[in-house]
Amino acid sequence: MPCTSCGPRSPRFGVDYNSRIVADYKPQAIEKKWQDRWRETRAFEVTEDPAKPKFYCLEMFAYPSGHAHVGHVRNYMIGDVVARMKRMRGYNVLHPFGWDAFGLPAENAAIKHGTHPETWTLENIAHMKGQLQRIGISYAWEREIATCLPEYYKWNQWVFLKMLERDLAYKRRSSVNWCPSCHTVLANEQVINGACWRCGSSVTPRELEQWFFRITRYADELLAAADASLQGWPEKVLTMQRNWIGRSEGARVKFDDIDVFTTRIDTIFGATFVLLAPEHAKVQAWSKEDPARFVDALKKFQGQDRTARMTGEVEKEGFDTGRTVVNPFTGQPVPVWVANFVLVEYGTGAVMGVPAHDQRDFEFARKYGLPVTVVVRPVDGASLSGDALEEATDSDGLLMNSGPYDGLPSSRAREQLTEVARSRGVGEGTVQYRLKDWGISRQRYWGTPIPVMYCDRCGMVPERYENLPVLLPKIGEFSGRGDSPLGQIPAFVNTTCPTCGGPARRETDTMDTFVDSSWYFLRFCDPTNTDLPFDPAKVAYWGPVDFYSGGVEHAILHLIYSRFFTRVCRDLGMTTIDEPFARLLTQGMVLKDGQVMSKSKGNVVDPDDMIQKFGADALRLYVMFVAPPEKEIEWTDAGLEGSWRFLARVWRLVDQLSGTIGGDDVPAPAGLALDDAERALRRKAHETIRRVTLDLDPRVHLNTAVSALMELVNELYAFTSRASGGRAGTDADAEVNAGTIERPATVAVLKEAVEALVLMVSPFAPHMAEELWEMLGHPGGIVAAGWPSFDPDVAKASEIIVPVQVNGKLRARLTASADAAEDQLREMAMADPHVMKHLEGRTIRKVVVAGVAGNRLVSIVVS
RNA sequence: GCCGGGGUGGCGGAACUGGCAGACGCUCGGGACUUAAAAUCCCGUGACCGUAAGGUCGUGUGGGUUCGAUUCCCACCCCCGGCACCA
Repeated sequence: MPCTSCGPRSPRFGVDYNSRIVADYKPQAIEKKWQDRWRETRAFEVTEDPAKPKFYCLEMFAYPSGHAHVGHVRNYMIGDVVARMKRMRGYNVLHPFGWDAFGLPAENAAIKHGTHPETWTLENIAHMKGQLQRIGISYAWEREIATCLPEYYKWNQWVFLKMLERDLAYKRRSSVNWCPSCHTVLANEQVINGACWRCGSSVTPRELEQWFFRITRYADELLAAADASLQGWPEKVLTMQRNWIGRSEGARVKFDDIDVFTTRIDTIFGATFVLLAPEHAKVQAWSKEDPARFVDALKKFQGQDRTARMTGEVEKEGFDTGRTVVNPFTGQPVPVWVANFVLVEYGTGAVMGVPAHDQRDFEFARKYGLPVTVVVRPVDGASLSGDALEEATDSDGLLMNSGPYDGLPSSRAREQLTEVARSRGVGEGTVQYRLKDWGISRQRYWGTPIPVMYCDRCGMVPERYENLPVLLPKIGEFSGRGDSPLGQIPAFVNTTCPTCGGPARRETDTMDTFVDSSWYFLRFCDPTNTDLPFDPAKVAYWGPVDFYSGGVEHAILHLIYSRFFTRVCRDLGMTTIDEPFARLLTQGMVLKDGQVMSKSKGNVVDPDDMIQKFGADALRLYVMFVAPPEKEIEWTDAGLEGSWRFLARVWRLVDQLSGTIGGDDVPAPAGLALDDAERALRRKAHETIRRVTLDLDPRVHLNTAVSALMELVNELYAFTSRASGGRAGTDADAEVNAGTIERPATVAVLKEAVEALVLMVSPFAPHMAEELWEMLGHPGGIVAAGWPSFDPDVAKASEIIVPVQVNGKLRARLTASADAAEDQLREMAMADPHVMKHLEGRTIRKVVVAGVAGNRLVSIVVS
């Protein structure tokens, strides 16, 4: 039967793939057709429309590394299902994409292959953009941004200057994490177990003048909001952020002129020594006065690998400084030691040693014979003797050996002792964070120039706003040697001071690329603005991002920086939102042969190869179906083929029925008299709409949504087979079978179910769905058709299966009316022969009819 | 050590608020169609006993609550992820 919209049917001919003959579902041609149409009609372009609810759907933008593999594109597929579904549900959907285009690999490629980082980057972008278009991701490409372009990084510089004005950006000399292989400084967030996050080299400390962003000013707020307003985030990510911010409440206490930080001031009567970090200022000073005692001992610690010291692999060691200080609570002098395990960068770089109640202090005291005093006893245990201690007891309890505070519970004691310390002027309550300010200086070329200069007369001078952007100069050669490539370009370095007109030298460091990605989602709201980073009104319309998805590896880097930047923008008066991402989904990786895909392992799956064989729709469907989006998946070709099979099944079904149900004169099934089979199919269709709708929104259970669609297709095959008195879907018989379906009610029910199916499949397999929708005689397209709705009454079953348990074991299944009364069910259960068998000779103790209408159960207890 | 998430067939995974465990798919097996194969369509596929009807066991382990537990509680084992001499 000819298709009503495209004329006579194309003859069936085989497409050879993997030496098989494919009947008539030919994804390649269809996909090309629709991708061209989407591009030509700018189908996914949007503008602010106050009349419609907005939905901002975003996937983490991509580093243009070259070729995207299936693991990379899974994320975009997930976002695309959400975006397409939301569009159909009537939302004004912003779904943009761009490129995190600055960064080290471009520079390394330039060094290795002699190309320019810009050339390398732009070529990669072009290729990857093509890949994404071939997958059919519905991006608003007019909004595409690349962070390496001056139109973008100008605004990094602009925000930097604003932050400078507000003392949120500052420069200081400090010991930083230096990666000897990448020739640059790393932020704390970029150091994993003492190694570079990118290349894995062991990081070494270095003293450098560095630019920092004062993220610590927002530590409290970032932490509080993680608890209060990020319900749409995975617990895993919130935990990681909480750990990273690392708030601990405690007190600073003066042991004479040494300030210690402690969270356990309740144990201060047991503080029998004080420990200083080797880098502590006091130790440095004493070392100068008394080299004999200090220098050799300190040298030993300096020689210890920083990585090993940080991970605790090095044995706890120390030495006596020969000095004593007075414990302000006991009034007793205690010795001051230097210890290699005390960190200068945390707290005050000095701690009180309480060996009875801290495992490290305990080990240290044992090793050097320092006294141990127990000052906390368990609430319900006998008091402990100091001599018999096998290990430190670090839990709370009741105070002992603590003078007037004996018997106080630890928590009360902490409050009281802190207050006493404050009133006596020997301490105060304080909060410490693990989070440190964000070091953003990088001694590399391919990044945003930091827009300041140094004038001999005026000192550090910010570049004027009207002179932005400070352009990144072109460099011809990349040697990879030298600390700061920009420093070797006199034309860049030498400039004029905007304040005094005298000679000045530009800052030659560039910004960490995480600056670029900390606000790009705001730029997408207004990507071509030449006056501001973005128009506040546009961000007010689109923000925050409603659905954000990306890899969990960004849980503390990008995702904490973005939260910080959003607050900075808020405090600059540019937006009113606090949190950038309302809902976060961290998608799982795609493994092949049990391992993460990587070029070096040779186990990458190129989406283009799969598209060539099975089409983009099958690829998308497979990746969505095989596991929940958060879980990692193991790639199998057989699974992809299964998804292809499902699409081909849908194709044949619609193709064969299009002549029967494609006409304009088919009535809606609502008012028609239906037979049992028709009613059952209609129920299945409505139930499927209900399930799929809820699985996609608000849940994002894409895999179970696909399962539900598969069930509906199975049901449709069984139905058409019965309705036509033969077998539908069989190639040879298809047209005949479809042609025999004539009963109007049957046609009406089929039309409703098949159309809903095509619409619901469309977020997963958009090309095929558009083609089928057109084939069914709807020239307006899927989005215009909208998401199908369901009638809860139709979705509800009229007859239900009621399981009957006897002593907890399933003994029978009753078929009953959905609204059967309890008594009725009880009687039916007792009358069932299988049940009666198990009741014989027993006494009935109890009969429970459980559940609500539509989901009942009878439970009988006998003895 | 602390924190978070998990443990369900041969495999990937379902199971909404305590109510039929194993949906859907993969794999494998059988049948229909075909001269034949492929494709397609249909059926079966947790283990054990049984010709069958049916029965017993079964969601990491051991207990508990309940008419009823993959789901709740207690104890433990294992796996994955994060943080980690942070005082």
